[in-house]
Amino acid sequence: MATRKAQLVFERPLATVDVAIFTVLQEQLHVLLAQRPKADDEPFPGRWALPGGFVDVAQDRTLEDCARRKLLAKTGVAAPYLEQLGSWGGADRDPRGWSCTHAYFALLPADVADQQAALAGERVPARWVPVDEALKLRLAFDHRDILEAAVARLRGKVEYTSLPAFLLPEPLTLPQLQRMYEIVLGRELDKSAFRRRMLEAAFLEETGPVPGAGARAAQGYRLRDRDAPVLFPRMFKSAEGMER
Amino acid sequence: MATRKAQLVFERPLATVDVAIFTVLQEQLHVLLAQRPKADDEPFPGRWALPGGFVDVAQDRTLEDCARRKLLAKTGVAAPYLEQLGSWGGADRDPRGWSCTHAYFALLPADVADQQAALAGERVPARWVPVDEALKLRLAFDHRDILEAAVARLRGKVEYTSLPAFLLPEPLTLPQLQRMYEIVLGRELDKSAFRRRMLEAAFLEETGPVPGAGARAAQGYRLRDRDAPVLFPRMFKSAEGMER
DNA sequence: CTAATAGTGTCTCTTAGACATTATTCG
DNA sequence: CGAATAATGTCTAAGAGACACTATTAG
Repeated sequence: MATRKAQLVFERPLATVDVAIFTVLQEQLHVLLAQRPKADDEPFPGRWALPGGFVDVAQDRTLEDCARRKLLAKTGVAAPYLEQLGSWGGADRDPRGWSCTHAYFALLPADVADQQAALAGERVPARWVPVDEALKLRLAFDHRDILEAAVARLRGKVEYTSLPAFLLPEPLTLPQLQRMYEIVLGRELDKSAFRRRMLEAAFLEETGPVPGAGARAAQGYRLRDRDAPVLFPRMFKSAEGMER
Repeated sequence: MATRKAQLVFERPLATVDVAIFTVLQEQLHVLLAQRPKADDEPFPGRWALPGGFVDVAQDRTLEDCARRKLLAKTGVAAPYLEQLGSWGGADRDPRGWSCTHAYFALLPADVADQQAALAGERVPARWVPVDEALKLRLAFDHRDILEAAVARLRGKVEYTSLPAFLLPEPLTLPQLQRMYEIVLGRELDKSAFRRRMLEAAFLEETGPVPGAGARAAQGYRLRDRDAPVLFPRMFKSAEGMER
């Protein structure tokens, strides 16, 4: 198995990156989908898919660079929360041949998600779709599997991390943050226990009062670390058997 | 960005799979390393590396198939615990060009790890190395990063899953299992709390008594599910800020 | 003042850790 | 029997959920 030989002998699979980009709009978790081109020589023409595309060896230094490039192109957002989800590779997932995709997932605050509207109609049609709907669509490639994995990972991690904070613009308030948790988890949480947990985790810094929706203004907070979530020592309630 | 064009325009990166294979020998966590061939046209000749190699498009149906194939070749074990770790891709990690590796991690009981001795000397030299030592070596490629990530993932998950059960042959006993936890975590655990936790998680089935090392025989157990670990609702002790 | 939302206090119940105690087997 | 290991019981303290209560502001 000499390597020079290997380089010649082994056919190289196609390499792509796909990103599941989430945000919360109208009290619902949404994912960004892009429509595949309709040309006949394209795989899955006209179908909806996760935004993504080929790794550009000439342009991307690393896989993560590639993911950030695609994210910027689709959403106009430069530095959202981005984490690797996994890779899917096989002979059957792309009609053009053996391919590997490197899947990422990203979280965006709703306000910058709106900026995406400005980019809409530029090149490829893209739209925000509620995840329940998206999972019912016949997505291109194996993107349904990937989206399922992304949603499972998100829901799982929300049980014991501060991830939902990345779904909000700063300054954020605790009532807003609790709402994000509830939307992603699909169940209500106790206010007192929630606040205790967030404040004890000490990942928030007070800014000023924020005159939110209600009568009384809420305390505003900023994240101490915009790059990584905090991990809590326990899960909410009893969530045994859930995905992580 | 027509796709047919893309297939022609974009150079395809190299695609490999690497596996961090762990076992516990002599009360220490070990990882299997393989020595790179010494030919001059090879990258990192003679260096130690995680076992792995090129994806074989002709032979492997999926990435996981590829990982299992490499595992079987190196260890003779067909169905150990195997999970995807992540992918590392970039222009600089392999001197032969832009490459992506799909990293997996596997857990083996010590008894089957011994079978590996039988395979030793066959083709490529391979040996079990304590992880602390392995992390001090100058490994090939970016395998040090990958190994660090694998160890962090293992240590992190051991805090709240039944993963260490995959490091033991069946039937296993609770004292043995506790030892596995302690070795991976590097700290001692309380016996009573440990047993309560394991038994309440209900992932074990009683077999018969096992006349272990000590005076009194211990109850033997078998895993209800050999494919996936169980998740506990909390971490051991306070392990805030640890990797997951 | 009242309605609405933000934020706090207190009680209870679960449960993990600590550690003492009992059980079983070998020599 | 006693040494060694396996297994259980009990106490305590921390912490989460439940829920009632107080605080602040708009109209």
